[in-house]
Amino acid sequence: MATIRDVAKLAGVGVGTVSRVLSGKGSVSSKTLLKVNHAMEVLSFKPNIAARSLVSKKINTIGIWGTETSGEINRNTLRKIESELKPFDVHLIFSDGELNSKQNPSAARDSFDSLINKGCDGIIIWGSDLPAREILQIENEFSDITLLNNRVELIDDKCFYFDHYQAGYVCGQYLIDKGHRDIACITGWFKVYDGNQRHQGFMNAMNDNHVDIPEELIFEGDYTFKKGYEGALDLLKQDKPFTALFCGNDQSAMSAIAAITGKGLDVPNDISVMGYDDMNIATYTSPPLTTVRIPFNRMAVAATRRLLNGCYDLDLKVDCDFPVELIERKSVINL
Amino acid sequence: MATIRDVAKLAGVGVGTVSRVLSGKGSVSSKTLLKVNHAMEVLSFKPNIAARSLVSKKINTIGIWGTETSGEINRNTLRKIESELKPFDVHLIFSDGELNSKQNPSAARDSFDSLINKGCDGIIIWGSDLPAREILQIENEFSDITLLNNRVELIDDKCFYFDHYQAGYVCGQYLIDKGHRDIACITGWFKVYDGNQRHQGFMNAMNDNHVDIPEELIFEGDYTFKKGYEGALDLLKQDKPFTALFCGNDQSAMSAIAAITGKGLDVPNDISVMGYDDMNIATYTSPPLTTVRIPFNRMAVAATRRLLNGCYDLDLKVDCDFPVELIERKSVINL
DNA sequence: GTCTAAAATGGAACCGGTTCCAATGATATT
DNA sequence: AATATCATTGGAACCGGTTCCATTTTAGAC
Repeated sequence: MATIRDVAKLAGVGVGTVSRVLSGKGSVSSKTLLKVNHAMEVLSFKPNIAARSLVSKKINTIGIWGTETSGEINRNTLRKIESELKPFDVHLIFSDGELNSKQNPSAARDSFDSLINKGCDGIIIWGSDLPAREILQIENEFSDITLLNNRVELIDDKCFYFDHYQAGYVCGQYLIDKGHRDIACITGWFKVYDGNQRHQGFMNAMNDNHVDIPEELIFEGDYTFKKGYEGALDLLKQDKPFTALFCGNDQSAMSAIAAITGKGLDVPNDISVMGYDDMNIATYTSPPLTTVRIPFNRMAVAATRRLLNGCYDLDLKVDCDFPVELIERKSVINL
Repeated sequence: MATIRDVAKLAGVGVGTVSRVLSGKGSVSSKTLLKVNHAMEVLSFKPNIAARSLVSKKINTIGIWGTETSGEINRNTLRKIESELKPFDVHLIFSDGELNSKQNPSAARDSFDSLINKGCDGIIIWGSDLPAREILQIENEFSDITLLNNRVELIDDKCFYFDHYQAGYVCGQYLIDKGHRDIACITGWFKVYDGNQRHQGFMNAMNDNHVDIPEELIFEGDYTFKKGYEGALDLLKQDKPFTALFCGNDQSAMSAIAAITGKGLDVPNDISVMGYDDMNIATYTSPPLTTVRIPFNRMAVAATRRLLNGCYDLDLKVDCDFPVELIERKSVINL
């Protein structure tokens, strides 16, 4: 591998000049520019990233951490984040919480520390798997973080979250507007910020419309296919008929539909089912899923830009408008 | 940030000694060890990755490239790869082909080069988006690569692929064993190694059993929900009734089922549908999907270990046994 | 107590960039 | 022609680790 000194020698200039050509900063005469570029070409010179990082104290890499880095929606969002980073030649590394964080908080912290040890310039923390206390501590000793889909007071400017309360409310109101009064739900994960919020929003919509949901018709899920399936079976076993089912996400809605159909009932004619997320597949389920679209991509872009601004002293525009959008398909009928 | 010299000074030793403690190589007396560890603790010393890389010529990062880094199955596999890397403190960076490679081959190559420029120690190329010629050239000037789910002669030892031909054959034979003779298919992407292979395997099973599939009942898909849906509608429009439908992957199978159901037909009673991949959701569709499980995780582990061995001079065991497994659920009936 | 081999240690040199300053050269001004 | 100003340039010093070698210390053998 050719070094900057090899280039300098071949071009008959000093290393400083080569460095100036490389960075485009400082002035270089057009004659020298030509010589240097030619020498770089001949030697097929590639600057050594490590040497550069050693001086600049930047490794041009940001990390992303959190259980929510799985699943289809999230994968799309990761891609979006990558494309935001690409113009600045910044790369993304993952450290995936999901495998361990739910069961094992110290492993979660370990996988987080592996990002810090790697020396990432900044970290996006996705979701609410780390307790606020710990996040604040991290923010303290390692300031360049942003939170995605989580909210921690005191560092609100670094948090990019969606109003899941309102979205939950919209879902509840929608089912009621459609004439449903006997309603069940398979919730998300209560321990998690957004699961909690959306359930509260939904329940408040019920309250405001004087609709009462009996305890037995609330099944605590965890967003997985498995729990959606089991949840639906459980709800059907209760002695409380219902005409609509609100699910914490599309995955559980889809598997709930499978369970309901498996029992010989029809969706939506016997039971309407509403999802939450709007995955790609939601258009192609049977029936196509009525759901709510969360602007994860917009949120992710905002979080990423905020982080880039912080890490690399940039001034990118950060758009913080995250509208809810209800997507009507065929899984909910008018009673 | 404390440096190794700060630690040395505080501990009253030379920098060489601190380095020896850090690496665990070379001999250090237990007394000195204690002093140094204490000093590192006090200063909360963290070695600078860039400085280390500058000397070692390793950045402890490997890249992964390819359109197939999307989707659910693949996300699981990525996770598996990460967990293989973690013990060696190696990180994974992505450069995602999908956004551009299908339409725009030069952008594909660009995103690949961004991995090389980053200075990855090695690269996993997933899928067959780059032409063999280009892969060979890359292998030549940047030797540490492995191929996942693709095969290129001349570097067969670096290729980890599955026998999609045989798996396709198994699928075909299975439908025939179940008594089906009027069979349609929505294929995968022919341009891609595995899509091609599996279709040929399937067709040869047909041939060997003297079953003829008319041209009109072969729809060329591309693995997406969209094409699965459209494909099923297209096949139903033809004037050729069929009792079974073989799909190139689970995604198209799922959306094909939605399309068939939408037309008032029943799966599996009117038409049996067979998938390929065994995604998580396949258990929870209605009906649950009969499909074939591809041992992507095993393949990925093998490819990763092979790469680690090459990059870091390790000697990990590479297991190259990739068995097919047919998963019988409810979407195919005995005629 | 002496000698020898092995263990332990300090520190200079190095990895390959960037930065900064002093020196040189070119152009404009009077 | 002399001087001021500014563009251009070379190269030493530096970033923070690792490596290697010369030197010192220790342990073991007699």
